[in-house]
Amino acid sequence: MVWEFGNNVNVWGDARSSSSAPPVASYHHAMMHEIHVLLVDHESDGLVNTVKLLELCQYRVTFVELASAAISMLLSGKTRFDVVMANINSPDLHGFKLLQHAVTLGIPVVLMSADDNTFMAMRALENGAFLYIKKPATMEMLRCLWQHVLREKTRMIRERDILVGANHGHGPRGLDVKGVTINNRTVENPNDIVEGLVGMRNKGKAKKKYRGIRIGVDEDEEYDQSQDHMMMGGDNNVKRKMCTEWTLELHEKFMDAVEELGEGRCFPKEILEIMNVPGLTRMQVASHLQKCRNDNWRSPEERKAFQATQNGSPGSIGSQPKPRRFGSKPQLGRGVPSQVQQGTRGTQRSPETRSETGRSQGVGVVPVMANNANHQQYGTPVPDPSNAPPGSNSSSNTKDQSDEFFNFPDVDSLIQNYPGMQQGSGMNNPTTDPGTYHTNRFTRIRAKWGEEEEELEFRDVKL
DNA sequence: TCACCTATCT
DNA sequence: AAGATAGGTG
Repeated sequence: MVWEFGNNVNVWGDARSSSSAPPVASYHHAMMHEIHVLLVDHESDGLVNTVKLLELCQYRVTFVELASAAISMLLSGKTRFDVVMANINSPDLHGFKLLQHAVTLGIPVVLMSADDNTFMAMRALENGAFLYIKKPATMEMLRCLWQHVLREKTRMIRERDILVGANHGHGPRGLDVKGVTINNRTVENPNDIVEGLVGMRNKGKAKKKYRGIRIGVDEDEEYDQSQDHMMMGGDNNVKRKMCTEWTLELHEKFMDAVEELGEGRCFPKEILEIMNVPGLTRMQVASHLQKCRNDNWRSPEERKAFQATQNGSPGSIGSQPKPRRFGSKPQLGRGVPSQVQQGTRGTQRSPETRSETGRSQGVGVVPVMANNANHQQYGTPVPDPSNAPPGSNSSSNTKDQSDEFFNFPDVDSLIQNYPGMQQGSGMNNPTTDPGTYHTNRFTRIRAKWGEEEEELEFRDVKL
């Protein structure tokens, strides 16, 4: 049996409806209400009273009778708890097991018992409880429960910082809880445990990297955000920049993946898979891929060295985006260790391993207008059929191979002669721009034939 | 809906 | 300036 208390209480309600409510008090209430207490007790003695006191303190309370039930709730990860208050003498004898799980999850635990057992208290503290009390809990104790929650979280953050080390030069940032900076130190998501290569400042989206602390929590959304929410007192005026530092090491991993995939098959998702770096996201890989393709990325070491020598702005590095083919490889350019050269790696990933889920397009298909390089959005294609991902074989799209396509009079002259024909980009609006325009995956021709409009798609065209 | 891409933002 | 994000596209 699980009882929920205070779930639907809108702590802002009164304060907001009556304009006279002081904001400071409102914040206090909000802060308290964000703290979710898991109360575990099989003895009904004084239980109601404890619940009432907790509610008086504006905490959100969930109550279960047995420690085993509490463990299940914690491990399910469906609900976030900020603190556990448990009777150590649970009939299922799982009191210490509960303590263990809560500690692993980084949740502060108050253990209680009907009697004042010093030995038990010592064992509890040795096993990570922050308090052992004789029931019933007093108002004084409950009132300062939030401090223990906050302290525990701060401690976790400190440990995280030690793990991570320096903060990548982004400068110190304090945690602003409604204007209160805690300890004047960098506070970010306490669960932002960074593994290995990635120096992360996270947003609520990162996943696997939290496993060390968040056991049994599968998805991050609800959990992370609410956790943050509590820490921030529900305030979103805390500005945290989330950045992944692309260390040389990480970049090398990236480039290894790029090499493995080969020209025309470098897609963020694939690269991410091959890199296999916990916590790294596809978007981050995509962003880095863009930088590298444009030759706009330099390793931290190189940047530092440059700043040291040039004493100031490095000027313009890299190059402007230029036409390239879909899935193109970034350069193995400056600042990038070139021990990995093209073709030297044995493991070539089969094109068939590429995920086709939800992608019906001829990915990797070279956009081609025959003999007319100006019409190629992605530059000179690599006419290597073995490089072509699935779906790009010439028989994969019977529609495009229709008579209509092959009997089309003279595509080139059509383009050149049609007054509205112009080189466009993928951003052009295909519904309003007559002429040629180029999308990510293929080149289209849109022309007006009198009042009629025809659109042809050219796919799977080999040079 | 997902993934890719470019442009833009911070 | 690096890296995140927005928005268009298939």
